[in-house]
Amino acid sequence: MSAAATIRVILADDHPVVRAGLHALIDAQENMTVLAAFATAEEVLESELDADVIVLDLRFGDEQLGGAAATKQITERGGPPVLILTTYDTDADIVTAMEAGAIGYLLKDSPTADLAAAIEAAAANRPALAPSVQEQLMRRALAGTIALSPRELEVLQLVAAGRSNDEVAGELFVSRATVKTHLAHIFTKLGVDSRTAAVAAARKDRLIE
Amino acid sequence: MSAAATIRVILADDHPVVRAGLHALIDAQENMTVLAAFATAEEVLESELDADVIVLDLRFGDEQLGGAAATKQITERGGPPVLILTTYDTDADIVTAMEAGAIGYLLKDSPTADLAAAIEAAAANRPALAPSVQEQLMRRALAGTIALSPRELEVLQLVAAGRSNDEVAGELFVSRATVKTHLAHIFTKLGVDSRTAAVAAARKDRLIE
DNA sequence: CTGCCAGTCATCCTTTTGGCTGACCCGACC
DNA sequence: GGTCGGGTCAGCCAAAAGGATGACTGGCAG
Repeated sequence: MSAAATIRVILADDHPVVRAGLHALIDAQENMTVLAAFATAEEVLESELDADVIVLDLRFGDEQLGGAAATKQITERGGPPVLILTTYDTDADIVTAMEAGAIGYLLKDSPTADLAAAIEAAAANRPALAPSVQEQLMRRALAGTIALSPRELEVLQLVAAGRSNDEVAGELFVSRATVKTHLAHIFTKLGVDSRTAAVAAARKDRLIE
Repeated sequence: MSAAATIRVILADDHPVVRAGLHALIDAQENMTVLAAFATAEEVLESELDADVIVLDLRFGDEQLGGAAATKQITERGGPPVLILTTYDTDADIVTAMEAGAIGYLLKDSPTADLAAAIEAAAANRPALAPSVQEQLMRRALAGTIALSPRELEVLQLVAAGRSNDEVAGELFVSRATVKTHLAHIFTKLGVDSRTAAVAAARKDRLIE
């Protein structure tokens, strides 16, 4: 692979401070250059620039196209590898980013060196995960997959939003019996015995929020 | 006020990306210069530099001196005005920053112009609050202080941690009847009718977490 | 002094939740 | 074809939570 060539980067982040910081840090690298720095994911999709890697925030303002959705479109149209750079390391975020086809997942509090290394790796189509994210994936893989099923996660998120069993049932178009069954499974999986405890545990384990 | 003079800034943020971004943005301003950019609040306290304004993150890594504590020490020893720059706009964060004596409170997703204006204002010892923070203070002041009593907050935090009424009663050394009374008051104040909904509402209104 | 409010506690009653058990459908996997 | 797991549903019972009401204390403002 062309290790000596200059890596052309497109980045998008809705925080001006972060955008400027990334721009400055990448410019400071010998072998990298910033083609463009956008404030929204849409602009990345619209741009016809040919980059080696796209660095994308996961969460833009409400009503805005999310980083995951943008990643999906980029990879589907055969675009360059996408490196997600975000503040949060929740399970849900990581999973959605991975499912969307991101090659890497980095946290904004990463040291400069890690950032540069991750961009380099992503540009070469090699996975680049933040240490804490790797740790979390390991925990999930080793510690017997404390993962909830998609449906259970859906239920738990509504419960966390304060909905009652009946309300959850209505919103998911199932009977209250089903909701209770899901919750019972969630309880055993998380080792708790009440909805509030389940929400607290899931939040602690970064399964939701 | 010396409007024409160059404003000397010290900044501290544990995120390398944000640090670089602030540095770049401030350097781009005609009338500002960065004296130093630190990764911890301690370094700011130890530095003997004479700045016109200190831009400080509120939350540094665990085990680290927080921005609020640092602000308190700086103002107590008659240091320059402190402008807090952070990601979170929770009630608790804003209040602690204000109590510590910060002259301004800005969010990291502020546009560049707001950031520059805030630094200028803070350097001149004028308050500089982010629009969303102002809004929140207004809401609190006008909308009749939706604040819970200290005891109620204590109860709600335990509930949010997944405790049952009995467990809360045990941990607070009161009867379960008292816990239920507190919860009933919390429910009416927040306009909800279940513990999970109360937790969700409180989190949304930034009363807890 | 009086009233108000936070905090404490109790009792009674209704609703919600959680535990248990059993069942059906369907798609994936062996 | 059999099995297994996810998702769906039901009924029953016990426990927890929630609603309503009333009452006592101590501090603090008017």
